[in-house]
Amino acid sequence: MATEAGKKRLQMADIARLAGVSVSTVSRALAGNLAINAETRGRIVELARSLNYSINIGAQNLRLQKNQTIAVVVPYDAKVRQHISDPFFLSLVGALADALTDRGYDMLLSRVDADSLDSAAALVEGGKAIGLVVVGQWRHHDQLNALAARRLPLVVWGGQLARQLYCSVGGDNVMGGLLATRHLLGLGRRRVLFAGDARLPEVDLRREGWRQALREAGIEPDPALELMVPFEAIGARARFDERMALGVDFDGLAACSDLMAVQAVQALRAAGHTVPGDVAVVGYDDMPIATYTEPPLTSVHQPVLLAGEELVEALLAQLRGEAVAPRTLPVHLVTRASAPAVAAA
Amino acid sequence: MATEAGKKRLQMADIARLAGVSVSTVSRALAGNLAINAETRGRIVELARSLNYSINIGAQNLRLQKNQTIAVVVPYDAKVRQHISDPFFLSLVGALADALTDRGYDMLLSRVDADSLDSAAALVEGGKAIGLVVVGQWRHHDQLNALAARRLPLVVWGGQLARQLYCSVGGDNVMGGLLATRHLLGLGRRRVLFAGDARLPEVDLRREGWRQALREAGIEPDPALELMVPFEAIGARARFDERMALGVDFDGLAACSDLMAVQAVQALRAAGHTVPGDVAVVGYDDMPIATYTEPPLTSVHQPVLLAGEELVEALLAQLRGEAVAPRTLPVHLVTRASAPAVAAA
DNA sequence: ATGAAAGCGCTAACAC
DNA sequence: GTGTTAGCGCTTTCAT
Repeated sequence: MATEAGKKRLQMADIARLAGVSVSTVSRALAGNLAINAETRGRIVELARSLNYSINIGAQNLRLQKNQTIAVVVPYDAKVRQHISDPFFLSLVGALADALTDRGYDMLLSRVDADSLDSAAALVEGGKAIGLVVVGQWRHHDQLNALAARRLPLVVWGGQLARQLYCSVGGDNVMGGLLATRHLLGLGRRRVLFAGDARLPEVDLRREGWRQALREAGIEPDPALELMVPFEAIGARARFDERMALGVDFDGLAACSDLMAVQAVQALRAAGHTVPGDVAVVGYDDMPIATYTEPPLTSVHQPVLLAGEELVEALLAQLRGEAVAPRTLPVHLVTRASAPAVAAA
Repeated sequence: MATEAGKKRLQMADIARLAGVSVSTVSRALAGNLAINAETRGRIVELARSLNYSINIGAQNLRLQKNQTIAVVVPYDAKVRQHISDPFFLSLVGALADALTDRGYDMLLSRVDADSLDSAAALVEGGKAIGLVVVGQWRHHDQLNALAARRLPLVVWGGQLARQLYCSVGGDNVMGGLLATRHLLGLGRRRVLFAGDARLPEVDLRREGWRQALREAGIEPDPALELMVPFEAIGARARFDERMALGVDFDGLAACSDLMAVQAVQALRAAGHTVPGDVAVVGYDDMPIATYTEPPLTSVHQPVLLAGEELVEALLAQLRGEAVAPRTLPVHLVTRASAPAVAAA
């Protein structure tokens, strides 16, 4: 258990001395440089291995002007630690770890205060990382634009907006809202509540989908059916309870996350309503949890693994100097009991 | 969206030239060295800020022999990507990110192939990180000992074992198994199935708790009631289905994760049994999901946030040269409908 | 109060 | 083939 500092770390000079050669020879041997005599090379490599020597990456990077570290930034609202609890973002971080590791990059994970998002820039400008993946655009469109204006290699998970200087990768939010609402309308529901915080671009786009679906069905969207619900569970439940207290004048509900949908179900039941009988509910993200709830949730599936890959690819392309357009990933609806495939008889 | 390389990054020499002073003055000014004339200092700092200059951390670290990066390693089984999906480990990673950020450390997140765990050592030996947090000990006790033998600053999330050279921090697994089983016995259940892969140390310890509880109640543990169930969902469900097919000769079930418990519930119902009527079920971890399932799960709560803090503190203590003993964190039982507080009448 | 110079651990011309 | 030398961008004696 003890781990005192002990003798200082081995370096190339030590290996060189022990092998009776110069540092440059060691450097070359370790790099597999063919100019070095195979015998010498083998001896050096073997020596280094047996001594458990490993090259100092910091020094190597400095010399080579190279760096294989990507910073993944989770904006963090000082009040609500939402990023840390929402399963979707946690999975996305996992997917990013996979995608980066697969490609031989290191991932620096950091939480940054959303209000000083540009402190993330220091990670790149200070040379810790060569590029930035921001997990969620939240309400920071302008700050993200500012980052992009500083010409940082940057990708953001989120929706595509007007006047956007940065590269975004996100699910097809309009389509998601559309699919959810269309499905509810197909079930014969006519008054569909949209739940989510529309100040967030992704939510705003989903609401746009909700509106489109309603208009397709000849229904004019009713602002009274837009409910501002936060992503975080406690707040969401409270918001739903308030709304239910005003009367349940809707028969369908489209939520912006699965957690939110679950809170809605519980609030509805607490108010004496049935799901999907009185109100059919659709969630968002289609996390594993959607399978386990009662009733299981119909939900808009977002491709998390693909998202990780696409974010990384977009960033790497920028690093290669390519221009990268924002990208929207397909979503689809997964039907379960909370809003079944066919209306109950 | 384009982000071509453009002009190379600003460095101290540039600031020095622009300010008409030497690099050393800039270095001192930026470090807030009081030896520098307040006026000059202010001017330099201001210039640097306005030019968006930030110091090259790599070079600084090299010179200062300093490093503030901790590597968090998620062992990864090439076949089953369990780490990436299990909510408990994802939350733990989140908690670690918080704890490290709070203390001013950077977190390098990497997935490493479980079979070559010691490749993680390269992260420290190569100077990328100064210490290692391994998320889960899995079946790698010996490899972890080998890492510790290399005198790497190292902390592992997991149980405390015999002949353990590394520092571990973990939940009280014996107590967890004990509480779960005792609760089931208190409900009048007599045949309690233990579900989990006992090759994993944590699971093995929980099973020990299961045995203890049974013996307390004067019941001899029946090996036929130990079921080898993997953590990953699909495999778990299959394993439960197989077992149910052999007959449900038990009235209580203690699972090693909430996901596992949910799979058990579904398998039981598919086989025509009720929960908690025929079989009362207890989960493990008490993740948010436990609240949302039907029935909500009684579960052994593990303190995730505290876990993150303790892991980090243990590692930092090692880095300060202190000897650090393994640590076991308290767990407690949270009672919900899957194994209610009182037996149904 | 400021500058010159050496060096952190490594690599890559350029010599021989 | 291998050694010598000059940096990568920074900090810090040691002078002045």
